[in-house]
Amino acid sequence: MMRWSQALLNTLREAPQDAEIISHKLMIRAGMLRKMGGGLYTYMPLGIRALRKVEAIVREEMEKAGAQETLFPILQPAELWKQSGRWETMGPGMFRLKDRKDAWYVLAPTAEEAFTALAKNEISSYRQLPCIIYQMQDKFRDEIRPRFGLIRGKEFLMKDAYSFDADEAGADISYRKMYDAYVRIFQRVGLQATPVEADTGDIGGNFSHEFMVFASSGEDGILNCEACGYAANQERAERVVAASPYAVEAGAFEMVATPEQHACEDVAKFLGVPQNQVVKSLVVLADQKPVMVLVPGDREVNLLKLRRVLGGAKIEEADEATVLSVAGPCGSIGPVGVELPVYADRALKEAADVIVGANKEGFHLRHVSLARDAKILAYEDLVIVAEHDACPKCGKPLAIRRGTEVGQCFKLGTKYSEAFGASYLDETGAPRIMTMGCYGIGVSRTLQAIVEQSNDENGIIWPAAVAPYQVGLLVLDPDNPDVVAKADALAEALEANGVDVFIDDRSERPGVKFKDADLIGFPIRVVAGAKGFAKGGFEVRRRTEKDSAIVPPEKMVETILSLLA
RNA sequence: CGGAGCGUAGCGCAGUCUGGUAGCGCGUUUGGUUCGGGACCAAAAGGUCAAGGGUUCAAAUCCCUUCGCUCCGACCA
Repeated sequence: MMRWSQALLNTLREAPQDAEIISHKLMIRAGMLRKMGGGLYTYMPLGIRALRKVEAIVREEMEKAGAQETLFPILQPAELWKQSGRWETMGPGMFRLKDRKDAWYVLAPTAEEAFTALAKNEISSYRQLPCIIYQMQDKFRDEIRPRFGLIRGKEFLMKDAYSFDADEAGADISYRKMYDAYVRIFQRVGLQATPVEADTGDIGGNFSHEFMVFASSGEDGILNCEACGYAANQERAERVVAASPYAVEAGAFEMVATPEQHACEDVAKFLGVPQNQVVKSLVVLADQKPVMVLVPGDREVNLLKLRRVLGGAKIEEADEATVLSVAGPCGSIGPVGVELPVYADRALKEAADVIVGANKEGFHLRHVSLARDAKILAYEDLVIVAEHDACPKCGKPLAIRRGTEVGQCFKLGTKYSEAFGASYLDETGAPRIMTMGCYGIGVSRTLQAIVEQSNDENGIIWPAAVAPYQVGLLVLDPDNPDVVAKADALAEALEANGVDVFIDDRSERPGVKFKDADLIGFPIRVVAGAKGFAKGGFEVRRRTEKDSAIVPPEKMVETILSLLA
């Protein structure tokens, strides 16, 4: 129970100018968050209560899934990160600092290294597997652009779990357990989160789901098929290629002058053909070696897909010298007559009568048949999937939606366990490397995502499970001893039944209290006022409803409990 | 990292072009009238005008530097 007259709580009529999205504005206006600096926020008493409730649900589901809680240092020795190689590969996104002896440390942005190093020391027998451990801890990332309050901060609360299994089959079971726990967690906190297939990114590994919350303010693109439910991150999404728009044969190719025309769009316009008639050729470095990629001129290359096709090779943009060595000094490269491996998008299979760069400044080749005139190593899915492309599962058109990632599951394989020598002895006494998985939930981000998804023009609408207080009790006549006595008695009774009550006992006019209660978003509003008591009791209203019901005092506990159930 | 914009009271802003005693609304304090969807009247507190340097008789205002914040971009022959 808390009384507003004693609470550190200031609501704002206007949102600070730097708040862009609705959830950020509301969290500030409702007095839950205050900004300390870019990407750094202070939780006010109301805000931390809501965060703790989300945390509690995450913990409960982790424990139910058999995961055990631990807590690692945030400040970690650089050696740990050098061992996995991420001291180098993490780049400037990781905070690094030195102690007085000039030894380097990092502020952990994630914790695969720390958990794997621990598992190496603590787990030595197959009898100890499987093992899932987790922690609830602040993480630090030097974001390029912190944004949207808790959505993308430099410091944020994350639940990170790591599974250790004897083999791939065991890892699959652990993955499934965590995946199922995530579904329950997001359900319980009142968030609609959709699991989508995702790329595994820098963290490594080979299989992954992201839990996305659809929101117009989302920073990620998700391709979604309404017909069959397929959903995938834009980086990962695949498509099926419908009937080829290309001719199947062509006469001999010829060189055509295209002065000053470099971009596919310009070349197509210049020659008066559709943009997809021009083939986009791109040279990149895969593990330092040049490779050419071909896609239709109206599409963009998905380098992550290329990476997968090339077995996980490190893909980099080609430097100028490499491009020169392929095509000489020119602005129109193409696959005809080059000596390097060429990969083409599936849409280009059998494509003929297309236009490609001539490897000669100011010229392109037309009437090219890729099969006849170029040496294509393989046709693979290599483009970034766009809206209206065909769903890989059912062929219906895909829609693109914005989303925010609140959780992710990865199968890590043995990437970290090998680096750290995390092995165990199997039944026969033979040493074997553990198979890992890792599972993260952005807890603070989840909190704000809930607000982003659940609000109206008057303020936040907290799901009861995570509301800072479940009941806002407005005492409209704080000078009337009878009203105050009834309100106090109700608050006591509710608290005794496990309901969190926030009493607005300020000497404010009723309108102010109504506005503030809506803004803060108590799931249930109870009004204690002389007017209501004259009609027979308290006035009870759900945040989502318009009208209140009069409920006599002796029925109140029962009524509230049933509303919360 | 590149581009743009902003920094004046706790919050939202005006004043800057054209240099001359620091302003408004909300919030806060006090008194009064009010009292069921952000009341009204009166009085008051609250500012190194982001910081440093320069020009000037005089700088929030002009010039230089630094810092902070926000937005946009990160893209291909």
